Amino acid sequence: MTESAHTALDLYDAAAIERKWQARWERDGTNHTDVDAGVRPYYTLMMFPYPSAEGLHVGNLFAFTGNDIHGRYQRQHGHTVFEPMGYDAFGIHSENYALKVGVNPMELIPRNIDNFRRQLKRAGLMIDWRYELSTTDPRYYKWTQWLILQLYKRGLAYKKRAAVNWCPNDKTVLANEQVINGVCERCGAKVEQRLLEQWFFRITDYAGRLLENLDHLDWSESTKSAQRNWIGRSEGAEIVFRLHDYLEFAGAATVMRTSTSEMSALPPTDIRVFTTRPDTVFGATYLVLAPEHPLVERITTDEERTSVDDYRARTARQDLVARKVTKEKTGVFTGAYAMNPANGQPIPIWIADYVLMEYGTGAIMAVPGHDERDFEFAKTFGLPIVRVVAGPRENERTPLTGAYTDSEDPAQLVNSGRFNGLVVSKAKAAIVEWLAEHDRGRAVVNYRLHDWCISRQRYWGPPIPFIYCDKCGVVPVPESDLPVKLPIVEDFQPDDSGISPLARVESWYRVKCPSCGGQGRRETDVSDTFLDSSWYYLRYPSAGRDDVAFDPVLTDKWLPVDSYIGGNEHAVLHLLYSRFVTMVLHDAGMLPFDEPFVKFRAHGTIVRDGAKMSKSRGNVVNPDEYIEEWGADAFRTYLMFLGPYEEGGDFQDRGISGVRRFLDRLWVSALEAQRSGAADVAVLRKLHKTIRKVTEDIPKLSYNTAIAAMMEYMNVLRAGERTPHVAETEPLIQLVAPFAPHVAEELWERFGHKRTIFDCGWPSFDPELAADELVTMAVQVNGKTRGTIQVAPEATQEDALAAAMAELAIARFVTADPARVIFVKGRLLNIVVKD
RNA sequence: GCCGAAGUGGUGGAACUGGUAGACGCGCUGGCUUCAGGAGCCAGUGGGCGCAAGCUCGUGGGGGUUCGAGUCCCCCCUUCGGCACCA
Repeated sequence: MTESAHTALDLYDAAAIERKWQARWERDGTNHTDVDAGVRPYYTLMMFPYPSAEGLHVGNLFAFTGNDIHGRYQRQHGHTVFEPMGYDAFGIHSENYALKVGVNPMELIPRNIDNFRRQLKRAGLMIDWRYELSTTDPRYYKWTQWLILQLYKRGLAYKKRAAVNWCPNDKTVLANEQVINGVCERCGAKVEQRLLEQWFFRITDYAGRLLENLDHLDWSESTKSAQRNWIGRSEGAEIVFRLHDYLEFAGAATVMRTSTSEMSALPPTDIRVFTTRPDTVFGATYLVLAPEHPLVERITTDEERTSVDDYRARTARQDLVARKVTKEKTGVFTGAYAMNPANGQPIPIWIADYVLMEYGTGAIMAVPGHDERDFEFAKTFGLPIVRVVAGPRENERTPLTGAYTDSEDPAQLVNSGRFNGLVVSKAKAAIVEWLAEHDRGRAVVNYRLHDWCISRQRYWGPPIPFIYCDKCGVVPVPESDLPVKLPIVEDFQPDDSGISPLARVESWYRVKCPSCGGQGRRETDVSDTFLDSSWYYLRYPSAGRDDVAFDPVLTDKWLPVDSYIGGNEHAVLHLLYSRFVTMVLHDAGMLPFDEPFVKFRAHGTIVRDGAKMSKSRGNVVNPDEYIEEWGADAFRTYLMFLGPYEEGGDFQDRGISGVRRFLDRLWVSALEAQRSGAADVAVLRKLHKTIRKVTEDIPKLSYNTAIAAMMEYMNVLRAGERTPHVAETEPLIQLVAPFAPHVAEELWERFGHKRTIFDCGWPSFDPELAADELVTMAVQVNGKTRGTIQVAPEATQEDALAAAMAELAIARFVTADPARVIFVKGRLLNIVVKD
């Protein structure tokens, strides 16, 4: 090391360098994106954060840094990169915090945002701050409200009184996606069922398309799989069971061929059930309706009325936890009977809470012989169990000790009349066809996905833009009147009424009906935060435009998003809603594409010292402290080095020093680099291998191995305390730039460059230099490695064999003539000797 | 229960389409340098046996395919994530 490297001036002072370059970037507009004229647009997006009072979480920074590296790399490859940032600042999270500290979120949020912006700037992200947005800005939520109106126009937004998930703690409705194991995902309170008037989006209309498109998306497999599970497609059949007065028909061998007119002595009441096993219809020995099924009222007999009413009252009050935890079967008989359309047998109709009103038709045909839940129920209440499917070593009389649910090929039908002997797969189709001929069934596809409830009885969100008028009914707010501004409300504490705090602000909600001019009343619910985030990526290029939600020309140029990186916790919430909204706008002719994110990668999560970070554990990493101590460049690079990006990893305080040491050595190498003389060919070979490796790894998000490759090169560059050459050092600075942008800029400038390193291209590698001069081949005898040989990469089997036999250490294992030789060029030679 | 991901040194993690397991970093050991160091540099570092050359075992467990298996196939165990009375 030369003495000059020790002078104060030339110390690697990360803080000073980072301050200098952040100011420089701001002054020069280095991170500005020319959205109108920029060529080769590349839109790289990070999931915008919720600006919490605690400030930026290391997880946020992990996500953003990964995205930033990708963006900077694309820019070095000549793209005009757009890397915007915004804040998802509406919602219960912010509101609850505001309530806790007793400050209106309208005051609180801007403060949090200022803090976030400060922290984000310190991290050295390549963000064009001119396009920053916040979902709480009336200029943003004006268009969120506009979006609601677009869905309404297309019949995709509707209001209904429905049983919804009610969080008694947050005092609001939750979307299904926000209920985890029966508790509120936010506060953990047991979620209750409530009947409220709510606004819904008809996302179920898009279930099929949302599912099918997944096959063509370049997304993390785990995310696609989560969406598939969530959408939950089931193929099956709807089967009609006709209601009958059992007493009248008891004993009469009524079968399906009985004409409809003969059977309709009583008003025919069809009970439609959904099943994925239409092949088992002959084994349906009773029906079960969900307790809240609308037909229950009508079919219940006077004798059973009391017990049915009791049961319905009991299950209605039950919270979801109780329902899910105790899988014990309960239910009551309605007194009514239906006719099994396959065999004409009268079968009793029960109600039970194991049947869910929200799925299928809210009614099932129970086949206890072949469904575990039905079996359990039948056992509990002594209902008949009939075998209609038999396995390979069974027949129609083999007793059932439990439900036989196997439907794989040898399983075939028994006790099923003309369908006996058919394998299950064939029987399904045949029975559905037969039922369809008699108008008693049809093939249907069912989805688990529910419509999206967007109403929230809270304060901190965009008011849903409708007005209720006694004369005109529901009237959408005219688009020209948007935004419907959220008023400043002193008391925004929600209560148990199920009515939003906005309903207390009479001056706000009393308005003229836009249609008739009479007295009207605003909708007082606000919309779900997930609606805000379902379209923000469309807004960024047009942020600041007040005339449109998203400019068609800019949208065409920048969207869909080229690369989206975010957490998998949004696999079924944000990422599904965004796809839905994009599809709707596409169908409305407003977007030329119907998927918003061409490529999505779920990043991993960071734990610390093997444990999840949490305030109570006291192991939360505060980015500010680490940036203070090690510099943003070292912190960024360490975050990317601690594990595979898509898996996350373990943050260990000690680990960061290794990365900082690497940057220190880079610094010294660059300052010492010689201009005179020639570069070392062996070092250049390693350099070109490194360029190749880093160039390939960054697009794959294999950041940890890219950094490892650069460290490896550093070890070669400085081996034996040699003084590196400029030609050996300069390209390395370019490789490091996406990870450690400040120090790279500084060194780049010291190398005499005038423009930002990010506009000076990416080093290319010379394949010939990157290739090895000599390769080390493993030599095995009978599959055991006995030594290595150095040969030219293109050495033939004969060359390699000769070289191997020349090595005594190897040759001594070759005790006879080789029976076989396996040769993998440049890699391995295996001499097989028979003994 | 269903779906997805994953089990590799003391530790975080590498390993291309089956081809020298443990790259790179942390830690540790020894040495050099230093007034000093939570600094820098050099060397070593999977286990066992051996003075050594070397031998041998080794990627959660058990089988298998192969000249050759961390990687492929079958069975099992464990961890993490998602869904879950979804008919």
